[in-house]
Amino acid sequence: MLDLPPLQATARDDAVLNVLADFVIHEELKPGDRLPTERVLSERLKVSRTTVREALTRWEGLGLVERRQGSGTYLKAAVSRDMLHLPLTFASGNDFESLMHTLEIRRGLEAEAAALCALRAGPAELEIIRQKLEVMEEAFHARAGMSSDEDWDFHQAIYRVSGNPLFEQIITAMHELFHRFWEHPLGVHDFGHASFPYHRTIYERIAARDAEGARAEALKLIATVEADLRRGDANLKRAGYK
Amino acid sequence: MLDLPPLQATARDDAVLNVLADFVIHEELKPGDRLPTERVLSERLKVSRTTVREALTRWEGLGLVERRQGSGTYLKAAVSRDMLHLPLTFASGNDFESLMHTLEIRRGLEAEAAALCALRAGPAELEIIRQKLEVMEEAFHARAGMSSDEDWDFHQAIYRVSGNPLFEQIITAMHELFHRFWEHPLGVHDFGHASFPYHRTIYERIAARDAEGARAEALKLIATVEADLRRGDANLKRAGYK
DNA sequence: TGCAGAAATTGGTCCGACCATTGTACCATT
DNA sequence: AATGGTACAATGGTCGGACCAATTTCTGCA
Repeated sequence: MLDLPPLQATARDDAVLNVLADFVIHEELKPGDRLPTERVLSERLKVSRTTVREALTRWEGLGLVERRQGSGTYLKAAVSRDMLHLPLTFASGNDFESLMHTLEIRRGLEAEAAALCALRAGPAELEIIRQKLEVMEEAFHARAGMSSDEDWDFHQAIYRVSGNPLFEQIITAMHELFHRFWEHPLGVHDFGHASFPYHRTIYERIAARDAEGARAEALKLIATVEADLRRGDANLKRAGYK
Repeated sequence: MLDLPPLQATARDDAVLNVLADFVIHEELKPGDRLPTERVLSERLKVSRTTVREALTRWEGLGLVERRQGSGTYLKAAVSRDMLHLPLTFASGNDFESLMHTLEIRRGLEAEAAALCALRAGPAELEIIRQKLEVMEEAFHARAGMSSDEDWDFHQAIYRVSGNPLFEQIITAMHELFHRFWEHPLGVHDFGHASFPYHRTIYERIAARDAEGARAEALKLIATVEADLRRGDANLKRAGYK
């Protein structure tokens, strides 16, 4: 029994996107560049502007492109010929429970990224991480508290060095999605204070090529964040905000 | 400094989707149900059919809806008022390296899900997992090899019992995306044979409420899968297919 | 030279029409 | 009665042209 393809009769949208992807690659367009106007695309591809717009709407929904009225359509992410799309949509992210759920996902990914990092980091990569760590520690002592930006830089360095781009993509996407919460989640301003020492222990385990040790330290770090959040949530509830 | 919303002057698309979401919720439409035709929506909402179509194209891109020409538009997933969209798109998933990358993501998530499962599984949930395990083991002995379906059922049960719906959503989405590979990846037909015993050990750790033990066993399981894949890839390369 | 207003450009919306596919009711053949 | 074909209506897909709204660019005056 051969698995015959669905054979969609009309698939102009996809055709348009394929041609457009080829164009972007051929022209070596990078994020931020402007791509041809809808009217030009319509004329060149011999399809109606409606069809072009439907196709661009798809790309816009995937975050590949940004449309600015009166200005043009701009590339927002790198485009390649073999792109896989994984649209995730989940319900109600405005409550404490959802925040915990995303944190659990992050814990799994963070631990794995740290472990892989310990296996794959070369001297140069290790140096980058160490630098980010020191910048973060300096900021911590200067302000007597965790700094989100420097903290985030440190973690991103780990994702990058892990050798698997998916970690950075997924966690960054989640981070942006919950930006409002991660800023001052639940009103806890010294948020992440308890997590401070584990940044250095993670680095040390990575430097020692100890994958399981790095994984364990990463788990401890997220555990402290989780504890902080639970404390903040409890405070809110006690204050009668819920 | 208040973070004022972008406030796009023209955002009829979103407005349409909000109203449509309310409609779906109010009418209690479930996946598989058919929703009003584009022409009806256009008339009821007092917007052009073009706008309705752009809105539905967005939902289609998110996998919330499926459009069948000549038939209608059908709901494909649950819709709620507070939906968060996390569209991920990554390049080139047709090679061995990408398969490894997704497997690393899965390892992190699988381990975390198993650990949470050990903490949260009640007697009823534990019984469900045990049942899936036995079905899988039976299928294994009957066919003298791993069965993808029963194996998948077992893992899905763990995701569900973890109490965090994100695990099932993310891993299922990845599973569907890489369907062709997970079936007979790289032509290895006794794929996953080595992973068999770890299913039971994972269950035992969960039953014993041993979160870290469950995490460790899950890591071992994925490690065997990874080893199998590496072996298959090496075979392919030796055979000159690459 | 500098700047305000006009004009062109571009994405957003609307309308009406027609095409392609699907589902259904009806009819003829067996 | 069952089967298969056919016409018709419903529905999503595409088209062309028009106008609106935001932005950019050009122009001419001070």
